[in-house]
Amino acid sequence: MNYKKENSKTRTAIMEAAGKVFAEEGYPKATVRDICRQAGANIAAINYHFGDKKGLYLAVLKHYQGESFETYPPDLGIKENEKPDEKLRKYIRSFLTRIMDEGHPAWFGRLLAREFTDPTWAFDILVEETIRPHFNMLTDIVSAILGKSSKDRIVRMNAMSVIGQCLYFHHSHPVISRLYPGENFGPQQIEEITNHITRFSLRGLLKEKAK
Amino acid sequence: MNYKKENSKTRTAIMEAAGKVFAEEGYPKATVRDICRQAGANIAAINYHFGDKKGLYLAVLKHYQGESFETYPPDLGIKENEKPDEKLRKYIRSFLTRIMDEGHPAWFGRLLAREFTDPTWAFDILVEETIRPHFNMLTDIVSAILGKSSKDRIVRMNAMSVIGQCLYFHHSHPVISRLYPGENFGPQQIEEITNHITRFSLRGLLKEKAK
Amino acid sequence: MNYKKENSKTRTAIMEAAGKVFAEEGYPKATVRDICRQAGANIAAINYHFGDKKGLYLAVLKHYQGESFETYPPDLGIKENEKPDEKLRKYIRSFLTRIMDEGHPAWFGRLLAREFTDPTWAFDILVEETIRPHFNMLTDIVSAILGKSSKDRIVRMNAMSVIGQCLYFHHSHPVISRLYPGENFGPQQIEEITNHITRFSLRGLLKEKAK
Amino acid sequence: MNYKKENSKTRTAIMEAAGKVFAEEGYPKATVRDICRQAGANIAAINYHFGDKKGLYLAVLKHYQGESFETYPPDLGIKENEKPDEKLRKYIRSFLTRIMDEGHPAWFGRLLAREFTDPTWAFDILVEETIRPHFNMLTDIVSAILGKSSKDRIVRMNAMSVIGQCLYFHHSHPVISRLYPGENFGPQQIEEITNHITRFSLRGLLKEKAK
DNA sequence: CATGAATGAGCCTTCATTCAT
DNA sequence: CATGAATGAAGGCTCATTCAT
Repeated sequence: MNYKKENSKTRTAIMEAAGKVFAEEGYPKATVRDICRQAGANIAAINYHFGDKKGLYLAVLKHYQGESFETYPPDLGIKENEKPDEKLRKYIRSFLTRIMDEGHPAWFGRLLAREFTDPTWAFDILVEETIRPHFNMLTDIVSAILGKSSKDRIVRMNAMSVIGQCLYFHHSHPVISRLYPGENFGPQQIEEITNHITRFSLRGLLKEKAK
Repeated sequence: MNYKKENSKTRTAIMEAAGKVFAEEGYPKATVRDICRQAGANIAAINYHFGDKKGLYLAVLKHYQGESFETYPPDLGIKENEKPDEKLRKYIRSFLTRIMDEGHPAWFGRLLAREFTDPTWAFDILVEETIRPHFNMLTDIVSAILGKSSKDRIVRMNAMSVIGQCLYFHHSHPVISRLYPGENFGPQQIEEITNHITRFSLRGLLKEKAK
Repeated sequence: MNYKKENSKTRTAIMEAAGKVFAEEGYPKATVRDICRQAGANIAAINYHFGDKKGLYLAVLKHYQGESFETYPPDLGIKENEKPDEKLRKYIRSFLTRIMDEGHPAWFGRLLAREFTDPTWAFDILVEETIRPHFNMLTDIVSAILGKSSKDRIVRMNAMSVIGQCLYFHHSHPVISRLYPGENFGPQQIEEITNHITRFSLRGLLKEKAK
Repeated sequence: MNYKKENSKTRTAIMEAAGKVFAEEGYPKATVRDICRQAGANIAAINYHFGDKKGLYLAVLKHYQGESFETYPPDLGIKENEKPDEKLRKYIRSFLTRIMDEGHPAWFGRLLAREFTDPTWAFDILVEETIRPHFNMLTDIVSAILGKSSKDRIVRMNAMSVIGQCLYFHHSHPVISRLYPGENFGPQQIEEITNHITRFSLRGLLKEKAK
């Protein structure tokens, strides 16, 4: 199923619109009509370029997966001989940026977050091609800090504690804006949140090691 | 528009079925047909008893909100003069149980978790009537541990770090089962996870206090 | 999949319209929109009463299969102790009437004829429930005339020669009306055609026997 | 609207593919996309070479009509001074071969057979240019056997009895394979079927004459 | 209280066709 | 001659909702 060249104006417009709509509405609620309207394209274009709604979703995933990876590399600035502590900080910052940044293609984070609570048929692909490599990178860092094998169950749980915090600062957006109308953990606060999570986690991890 | 006839067998059956379906599928994906079929009721009964799908969702929320509160009180076993550390442990266990327990009415936790990433029009109600009191209770505990005012920004962030971990161990279910097919952080491991999160968080919190 | 009671006005109207349209256009070309319009019903009614287009086709088949059987019994007037020759004549008349009669539910014949050249998924059902019993009845008659077992290959071929003629006088309608504009082998000529086919076939059969 | 560029590779490929697809699926169900894909051609090529789907069908008909005539001449081997009986046998064999043979361009027979039960707008053309000459040839033979004018109504009916048998052995393929799974009146049995129909028909015809 | 029946809006998809290059 | 791109119409289906009894 090789759906045509990729140098079409309509095709690009559809993918961009689709990305936003999928992230905002979720795959099931998103409608191809809406996407095409926003892209200024005819409905049938979706069949021509992507086969069907599924194909479009897949194309969006594949494309922005890569782009997201390039824009926010999980090892951004991480040097091989760097201290694990600093590695962790950089990882967290990269992760937070990826999921909280606005603009293009930041909605990829939202889309991914949604797949966690409401997995679609595409979830397996996401796990293999995006989530697994990122998670492995984190477990390696945690493994170095704890001084235990990255296959150790305890390493996984600590890694999850780190990721859980990061994701929550994204997820909690709607609830925070209601609980504390003045407060704002928006994209601008990324640096602050990075510091908090890093400190919070390093203590938990180090102590665990010491135990 | 006051649908108060609460002494109907059909009504009860519908609410029970609706709870399960809404939690499993989410509000948008859930269909009234499915709910009625599972409840053994006629479709029109929803109109009669609840007005429409929205009314049904609201009724389910209002009803099980209270029931969930009773079944999993956030202060379960917490005594006034207990140490903050122990309070935190109990809070975490209660929280985890509420969102990971199976059976009735545990799906309320799942429903709530879903509203975090995919808020519907009912989210405001949930925030005010369920989330806020729970969150306040946690900030009080954290406030005591850190020795800072519960209105302090730093307290909020630490509280979020705690909740974030809890929620993630629930959300990550689908991804964990794919990343590590043998592994299982399911409902049965609640005690183990409680211990992990409590230890991890206490260290972070204590050190923060010491700083 | 028990689709509701059968005492609905709309349901009846749809089935009647569907029968005509399916026979005229064939299953693939027939549209549910067209059927509903002719029946004065809403499109969604088809989902309510029959599930989908397939279910409707099946319902039409099942219903009119029986009705056709009752209106045109293949053994109409055939008595047990009658001569095979006379049995054959009556069978042929019944067969011709069934597929050439106009009005309700004569289009069932057209529908059946269409399935021969363009079988749909429903063909297996038709073969088992309608075609096989009719064909068996004919092979029994032919078997008696030829004095051979009804399982004999030669019996089958002769039976097919009889049926082939009958069906063709129906199929050839469009071609006849073009080749010989004045001519007409329409429903009114059923008796004449019955006589022709019966005589033509009896000779072929008897001689075969004598051989 | 005269599309005469017949010296194109694409054009030839499309016509060949179209023939197969039209015969297999029928005109309405066949899609130009499918045809073009099988021909390895671009969709727009159909517009260029044939105007539209209708024009393509027409072109296919016109072209293979002639080719079919050459490959399976209805008077194959028939000599002028031959006995009518032998003429009939040869005609039947030729007819059967044309509609039951596999390979190229045998599907023209299938296409023709389909037009009988499901005439399209092209049926008039087929009647005039293909069916009429064939049918006239048969009525001449029958006329000779019966010793009556070929304009006689009785001649026509007998001719139809012959053709009806032939067509049915083709049409009945799907039903036979279901009624008698082991049995097979397929293309390989052409000779056997020829003999059967010829004998069966000659008896009917001769007796008719004698009457 | 409850139900069978009916409805209109909207969904995804597919088709033949045409445009611009 | 040929092609990639785009289009409008239509098809089957599903949904929440409402009516009449």
